[in-house]
Formats: sequence, C-alpha cells, structure tokens
Amino acid sequence: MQPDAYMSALKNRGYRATGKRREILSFLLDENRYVSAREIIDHMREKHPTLSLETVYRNLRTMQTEGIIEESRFKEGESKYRIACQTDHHHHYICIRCGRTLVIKHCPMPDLGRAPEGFTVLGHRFEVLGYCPDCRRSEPDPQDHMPEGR
Amino acid sequence: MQPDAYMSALKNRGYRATGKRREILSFLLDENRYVSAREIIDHMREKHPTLSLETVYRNLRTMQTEGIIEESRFKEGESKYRIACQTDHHHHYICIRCGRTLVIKHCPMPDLGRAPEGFTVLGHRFEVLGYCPDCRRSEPDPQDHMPEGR
DNA sequence: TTCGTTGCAAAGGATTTGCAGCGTA
DNA sequence: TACGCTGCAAATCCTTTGCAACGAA
Repeated sequence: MQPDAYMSALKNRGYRATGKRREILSFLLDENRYVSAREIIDHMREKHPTLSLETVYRNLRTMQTEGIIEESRFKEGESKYRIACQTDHHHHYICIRCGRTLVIKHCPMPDLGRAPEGFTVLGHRFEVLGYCPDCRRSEPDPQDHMPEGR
Repeated sequence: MQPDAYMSALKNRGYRATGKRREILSFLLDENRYVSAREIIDHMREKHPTLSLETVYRNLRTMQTEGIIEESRFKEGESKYRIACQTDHHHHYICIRCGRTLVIKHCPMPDLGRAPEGFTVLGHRFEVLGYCPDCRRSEPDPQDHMPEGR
C-alpha cells in the first residue's frame, strides 16, 4: 500500500493531508520495521530540517488511533512503531536491536479454547524476541537486554 | 512460597534482609497480581509511613534482576510487577483494570517449529488482555484501553 | 567495621500540552 | 474562512541517581 492510500483514508476521517504527515508515513512504509520517535526524526532531519519531535509524536498517535500503525515496547524506555498489516492477522519475530520483524502466521488464540468463565477478552499480544541474522553478528549493544518476561 | 524463602535467596546473593524489602515482598505475595510501584507505596503507606517510592523502585529492580518478579506494561505509562512463578513456565490472562491474572498453561512456542534461519530467539511474550469477572461489571474506567497490539 | 539500603532532593528521559501562527480544504 | 497542524517552550509522568545517614552481618 502506498502513502497516498493512507492519506486518503485519513482525509476521510477528517484529518488533513500535510506534507510532514505524508513523509512520516512514507518513512514508516519504507522501513517496514519497528522504529522509535527518536529514530524517525533523526532519519528524517536531513530532508526535513524543520520537522519537530512533537509533530512526530502527534502523528504517531493519530495514526495509531486510526489503526494505521502498531506500537510495541520491547526496548526499555521508548516505544517503537511500525506500519500495521491491514489484511491478515499475524504476529512477529522481532529483533530487539534493530526492530526488524519476521511474520509468524500462527496465532495461539484458537489453541486456547474459550476464555475462563467471566473473563472478557479484549486483545492479545504474542511476540518472539531476539536478534535478526544481521544483528546477532554485530557487536553486542550494552543497551540490549530482554525486556519483561522471557 | 513465603517471604522468608525469598529473603534467604537474596541473602545468599549478597543482598541484605531489610524490613522494607521484606514488606514489599510480602505485599507482592499477598496481592498475587500485577501492581505498579505507585500502587505498592499507596497500599503500604499506612503500615509503613516512611517507605519511599525510590526504595520501592530500587527493590523492584533488584527482585527483577534476581528473577523473583516479572514486569509487564499492559497499562499505558507505568510498568506493573508481580511475583514470578518459579516452577512451571506459563502465560497469563491479564485484567487491564486491576492486574489480576489467570494462568494459561499452553505455551505457543512449541507450535512454531524452528525459528527463521539465522534468527536467535532470546525470549517471548504471550498475554491475553481483557477484564476479569469483577472488573467488567464495574464502571468503565476512561483510563482503560487496549495497549499496543490488539 | 563494612557495605548494602534508604530518604531526600534533583536529575533524566520519553511523551504530552498550551499557545500563537501556518497550511489545507 | 474554518479548523486541523506545527514549532516552541514548558509541563508531566515515570523512573533513576548522587549523597549522606542508617542498618544488617
């Protein structure tokens, strides 16, 4: 899907098609991995020197509200965001170093059977964390560590 | 398992058995659900007026390092912690309102087969989020919402 | 006595918000 | 023109840290 398609969708929802919004969207589409607000602005400052971090955050929030992107917090401190798949439900292998992902088609939910009596399921989260082929070969980053859970 | 058992374990690791540490541990054992640092100090201030939030955070970190507790971030903003099960690996249904949990014995990892070529698996995360029987009956809290993912 | 622990005050870091000017529809 | 969008500065919120006094071993 191209940036324009998303921009049209946003327009239909009452948002405006600004250049900066479009660029942020393009960047997310190009990267196709989890990136932080900081990474976004750092990578985009060359071509868009006037882009501010606030604008990045505001647009991320808008796009998240609209279901265009999804957030994860596999890295301590900051959230990371990526373009959400609009078609099929799936999960990810996620590289905790670079945010790259690999698709996991299998969803564990059907295997669970019904939820415990009285529990209302609103959502679920399944992620396999580790290093992608590229990152496991590079210097270990002291910043990297397993987040909550194992 | 009782607080004393954990305290002994900590002692063997070079930490000291202080009263406040023991009380925080007791509280976590009693609650047996995900609680935030803020909840811990709020609930404990009556009996321990001199307990500080910093001490709570420092102890949480220590206990997390030692594998005694586990962290999750299903609620926006703050982390929540609970006593970790020392025996069998499992996952949880988690109430996003009160942090209560129900055990999911099934782990999706064996169903995945081997990881993609070159990907080094370090850990995984599987949580089913929603409302527990008690919380779904109460006033909806505007603070509540599905975190990242669905 | 030694060294981990704690409270206080302050610092950090990520994210959000008030406001006035700008840009899209 | 109307109203969403943006940058700037400042504020929040959660969490961490420096330091000196305190407490466990």
